Order: sequence, then C-alpha cells, then structure tokens
Amino acid sequence: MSQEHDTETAFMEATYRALCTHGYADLTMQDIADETDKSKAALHYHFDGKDDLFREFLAYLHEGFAEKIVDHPDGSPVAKLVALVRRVLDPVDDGADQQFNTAFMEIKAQAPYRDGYREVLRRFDADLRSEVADLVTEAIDAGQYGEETDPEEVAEHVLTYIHGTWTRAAAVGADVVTMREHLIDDLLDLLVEGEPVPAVAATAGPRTLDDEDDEDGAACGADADDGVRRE
Amino acid sequence: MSQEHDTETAFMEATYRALCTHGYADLTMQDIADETDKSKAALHYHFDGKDDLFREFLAYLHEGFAEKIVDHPDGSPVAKLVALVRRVLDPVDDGADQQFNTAFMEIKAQAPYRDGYREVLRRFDADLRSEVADLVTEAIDAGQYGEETDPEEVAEHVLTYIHGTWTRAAAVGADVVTMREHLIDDLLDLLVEGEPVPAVAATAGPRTLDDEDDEDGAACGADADDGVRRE
DNA sequence: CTGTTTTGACTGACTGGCCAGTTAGTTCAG
DNA sequence: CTGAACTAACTGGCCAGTCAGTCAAAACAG
Repeated sequence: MSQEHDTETAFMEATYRALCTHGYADLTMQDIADETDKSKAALHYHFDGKDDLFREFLAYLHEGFAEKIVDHPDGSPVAKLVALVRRVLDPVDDGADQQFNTAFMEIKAQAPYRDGYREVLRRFDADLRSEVADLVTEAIDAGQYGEETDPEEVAEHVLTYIHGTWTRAAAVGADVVTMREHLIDDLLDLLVEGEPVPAVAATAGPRTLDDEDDEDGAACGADADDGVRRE
Repeated sequence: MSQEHDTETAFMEATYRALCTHGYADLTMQDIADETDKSKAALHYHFDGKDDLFREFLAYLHEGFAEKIVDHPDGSPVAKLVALVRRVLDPVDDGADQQFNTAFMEIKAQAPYRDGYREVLRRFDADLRSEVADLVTEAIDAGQYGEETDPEEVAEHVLTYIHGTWTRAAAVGADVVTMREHLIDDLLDLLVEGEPVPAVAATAGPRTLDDEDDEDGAACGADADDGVRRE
C-alpha cells in the first residue's frame, strides 16, 4: 500500500535536520530533499509548495511539543513546574537542538509575514501557558504557593521570559542555562515561607550557574556566498 | 563638496523605511533605493554590498539607541527606570515603529548566521543592561530598593523580559503594553515598604492594561505572491 | 494464471523570474 | 578637464516550481 505517510514523515524529519544545518532563511527545497533519498520533485509531489510544506512542518512540530509539555515527572506541583521549564528551555541533549532553536527563532520572526504561521505559534503559546497556569493552580491548592498568587499572571510571565531566553540566546549568544535558572529562582521565590521542596532539588539536578555570553559556535553550515543569504 | 555623508544617511533612513514596509527577509536593494531619489547602483556605489549595508545600518541604529537610553527624565531613580522601560518597549508613537520592531526581530534571528550582526546586537544588550544596572544601583542608594537587591541580576531579568516581549509581540501578536506593564509591576514590587513613588505614577501616565492578543494588523505591506518570500 | 491497463510514487532535466552585483557611460562641480 | 557621484542597462547565478517521462505494483479481463 501507499508509502505516502512514511515519506511525508520522512520529509518532516528531513526538514528538521535541514533547518538545523542551513537555518530557515537560506533553506532550499533541494536542501530538504538532500536529507532524504528522494528528489526535490518528490517534495513538490507531496506538498503544495514551500509555504505549504512549512505550515505542515509547524503542525508536525506542534504535535510533538504538545506531547512533551504534558509529560510530567512524579512530584509536587512546583517540582513539575520546574521540570517543565527545564524541559522546554534548552534541551541541549544533542546540540543540534540548539541549532534548531535558532532556526525556530527565524520562523517566529516570519510569523507576521506568512499565512498560517502565527496561528500555529499561538497554539504553542496557548498550550504552554495553560499548562503552566494549571500547575500553578495545583501548587496553590497544595499550599506551596500563596492564595494570592495569580496563575494566569505567572503563566504570562513565564511565557514572556521563555521567549526572551530563546531570543537572547540566538541574538547575542547569551547562556540559556543561566537565564533558565534565574527564571526557576523566580518560580521558587513564590514558595510560601518554610516550604522545603526537596522534590524540586531532586528533579532539578545540580544548579549549573555557568557564566554566560560566549559560545560563538554560530549555526550556519553554509559558508557565506558572496552576497546575501537567500530564502 | 561631497554629498557623501548626506546621501549615506539618506540611505540609512531609506533602509529603515524599507524594512518597515517589506520586512528583512524579502527586502531587496531596489526596495531601499526606491525609498530614495537615487538608483540601486548608487547604493552599490556607497556600500560594499548588501551585507556591508546592513552592518552599517545596525551601527547607525545602535547610535540612536545609545542616545535614547541615557536620556532620562527628572525624577527618582525608579521613576527613571520605569520611564526607560516605557521608552524602550513599544514607542508606538507612529505605528511604523511596530513594523520596525518586527523587522528587527528578523535581524536578531539572523545574528547567528551573519558576520558582524551579533557584535552590534551585543552592544545594544550591554548598553541597556548597564543603564538598567546603574539605575538600580541609584535606586538602592536612594533607599528605594533594599540593599540586598542585585543590580546585575535585575538588569539581566529586565533584558530577557524585554526581548521576550518583542518576540511574543511578533510571533503571536501579544500586546506589548500589557507585557510592559507587567514588567513595570515587577520593578515596582522591589520597592521597600511604604515607598510612595509619586514620581513614577507621574511619569508613567495612566495604566493601560488593555486586553492582549488580537490586533492582527499583520506587518507585511507585500500582498503574498504565490510561492514564498525570497531573500 | 497470464497478459494488459491503470495508477501512485517518483525522477532528471528544464524554465522563468528574480535579484545582487557590474559596467560603460553621463553629469556636473570645482 | 578631472574625478566624484551617479544612472540605465545588463549579466550571471540561483532556486521554486513544472513536465514528460519511468517503474513497480495493483486492478482487471479473459
């Protein structure tokens, strides 16, 4: 029967890899096809042009993201919250992810110009926000946070801060881990007095407050051609 | 004598306007020239290609930014701090600025790929950070903030949050004013008990906590051509 | 079960348009 | 008349998208 599904999934994965190595701006259909044993024409056979491909890719990404953020470890609400922030910010397990976050920034920056991008990005935003708000509500119910804490406000704050972390990482090479841990400190500062939170420390792993700023391992694999990167 | 300087400045201003209407990604040299009474070839006469033009443009922007952030109103340190945040975030005086912030996001997202971008962006970052840190230090000296406040930490927090605000505004169309006022609330929460801060309220103007999210007046003036934006 | 047709997946070669950058002049101040 | 500041027209390369097939497997006919 049809290989359609497998091939399209393969193209989604290829797009991910191609984004990591080329970035969004100078990614060509050929680059994506090259990550595959298929031809560029096959890409056009399966997707209705580059725009369509990218919209589908965003949806594919969102699917994975939605699963990722609801997958909590055992522990107190605050421990889950901290773990969530750690999971979302800088899953530097393999380093390619860092490249990807950079490319994802480019995509965010394109949202105002391209049909359909913003809608999906809003879903990323809304999902994460409601997950954070839920956990904060749980934390209040569990007595870890004071009653006066506003879950929506905390969620907004966390979202904005997370976006800022990604942006500064890409723009000036600031250290994601440092910024992430600052955010987590904010979150822990909300704890009611005397709350021990051993679970947090356990889930947290050692506090890695390394220095920031340098890392310079830029992203591009493309050695600059004469003029300017293209698309 | 030579019109060099005037012409080059005119090209810088033209680049600004062209960015507002076309965004970074599909900005062509012709677009910039069209904002001028000069030809595209004149652009190439004055600048060593598109890359060089953009590096100079960033430096030109930075100049204006550096002036802007040190220009404080009279008042207490915290009032100055709040005014600074208001000035930096969303100077929506004319609406074109909103477009520009969007385009500037695109530029930030290109920093990892293009020589020289990151260096200038770091200067934006460093200048704003040290300005904030200085004001926080003043606020501590003036007794508005407690001694235990860490100026560098606050400055980091503010920077990351500001970047996040810009990013969310571009990516999901979140309301800049709402996020900005949340940040200002954070800043005011640091005040020592009983501190009145009338100056802040005065400088601040009315608290505009409008609702967020929608505004949809996307950025692009370019009506989507069939395929995909180029460059 | 065999030969024929259809169809879905895919390819290599091509095309058309776009755009950065160039070049061979032109204009004009000093 | 020299050189700086331009311009109109052109060039070359790149890339999304197209097209005329190929090929294997399914569907079908007898």
